Amino acid sequence: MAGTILIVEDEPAIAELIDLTLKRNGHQTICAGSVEEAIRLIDHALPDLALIDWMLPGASGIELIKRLRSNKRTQSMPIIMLTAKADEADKLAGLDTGADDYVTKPFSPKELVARIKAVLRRRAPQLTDDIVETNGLRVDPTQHRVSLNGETVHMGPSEFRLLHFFMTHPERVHTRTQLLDQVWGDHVFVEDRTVDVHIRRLRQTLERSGHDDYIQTIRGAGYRFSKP
Amino acid sequence: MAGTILIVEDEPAIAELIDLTLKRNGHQTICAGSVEEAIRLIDHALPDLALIDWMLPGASGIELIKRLRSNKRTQSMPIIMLTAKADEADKLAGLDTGADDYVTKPFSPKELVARIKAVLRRRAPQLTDDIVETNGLRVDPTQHRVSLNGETVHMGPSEFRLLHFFMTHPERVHTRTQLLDQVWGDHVFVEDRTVDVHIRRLRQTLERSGHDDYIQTIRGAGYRFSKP
DNA sequence: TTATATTATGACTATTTTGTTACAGAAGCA
DNA sequence: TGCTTCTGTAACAAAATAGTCATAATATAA
Repeated sequence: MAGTILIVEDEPAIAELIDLTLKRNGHQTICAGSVEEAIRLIDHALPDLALIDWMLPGASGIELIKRLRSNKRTQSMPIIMLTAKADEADKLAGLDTGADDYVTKPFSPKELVARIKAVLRRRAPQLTDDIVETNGLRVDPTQHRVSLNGETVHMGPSEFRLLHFFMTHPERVHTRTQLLDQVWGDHVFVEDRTVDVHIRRLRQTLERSGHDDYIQTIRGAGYRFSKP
Repeated sequence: MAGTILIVEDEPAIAELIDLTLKRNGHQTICAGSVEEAIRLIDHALPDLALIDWMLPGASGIELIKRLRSNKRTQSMPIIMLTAKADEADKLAGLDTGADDYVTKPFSPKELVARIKAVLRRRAPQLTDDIVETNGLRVDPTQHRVSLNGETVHMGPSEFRLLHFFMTHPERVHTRTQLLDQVWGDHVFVEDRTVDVHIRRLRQTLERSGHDDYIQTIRGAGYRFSKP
């Protein structure tokens, strides 16, 4: 399980506990002690998920979530709320505001990790380490390895990410711009047409086993990964 | 859910809030600070929906709506009023004038989005991503795929949009000009007769499953999608 | 039924979109 | 550093699609 996680928590002890837990589970972490710091960090680099404490000095966690949700760049960032209150009303308010899940303090590291995993699986399946397989075409994110009917093939990092994204989001059209955002990442400025070239390279690699026609051109719209 | 939305609001803070909210929901936006600017923008490119503030400097929002409703090109544009007053009388006046719905300030982004969605679903269903199916003929905008009794068929982008429009607006006659406006887009300069050709191509594609006679010629008027 | 208006159809060309290749610079690696 | 691999871009080729026209077919009204 990869992914950079932003921890927004003002109590250092708790922040550190979470930090250690996540690092042990293979995540990168960034820590912020306040909403302002969080915003600054996010502005600098978009994390793959944010863990936000409900009670924060100054603007509350809810405020932060609202703010993130109203900005295009951060609108789809997976968010988990941390709350000391087991109160149903608060929980609902949090989910209503746009959090993907919440964790009630005190929580076990195990629970936290499980919830993060669940949210990532739902919101950003390409960030999980799950092996994806479709009809002999197999992608193993952990080993960074692709195999066609058992035979390992090599491809460049971009092609790998592209294929992985396709396989974790099959059966729907992705415009070139969407692909750039999702696969190349936030903040990158490359030509739309570059996607075509990587599609070409990916197809070329998949040709050997005939999987190349899983990657379909939808004229005027983009590309789709789907059974031929 | 796609669609371009025009925001007519003189207070920059509110305008920006709305702008962000809509963008995060996948809409394109155009902003106008006054009625005059709004008219200019609309003249340039017809939005799919207009959000109009009740209180505007100079001519009021109501004036703008009246004006839009009395112009053939803009008369069917979905309109949502923004009003600070929860006053029933004003609300009724707004609806009476021709707004499709109204939102009272202060409003939550969630509410705004929900109302926009509702209005679009009612007034411009082809802008939603809902799957449409009629008797084995199925159009899935997300997948960008058409199937006849389960079997995927191919068609060009124009035919796809045409079919999608027909299926989201069945049982009524559309003139060639209306089809050009709705399917090809506002401001395009093509012959009316071009529609015939695309109708022909679409019918040809649907022939295989006999769905072609869902597309009916109404002599002297236009075309209609309806059960044979 | 005939004349007329309207639509259907097929063919053709222009335009748009995508595929493919080559290449130069960047980045990683030993 | 020198080598290899990878990337993005540009240029050209190929393919798909769009729009128009000419002509045939069809419906409608007189």
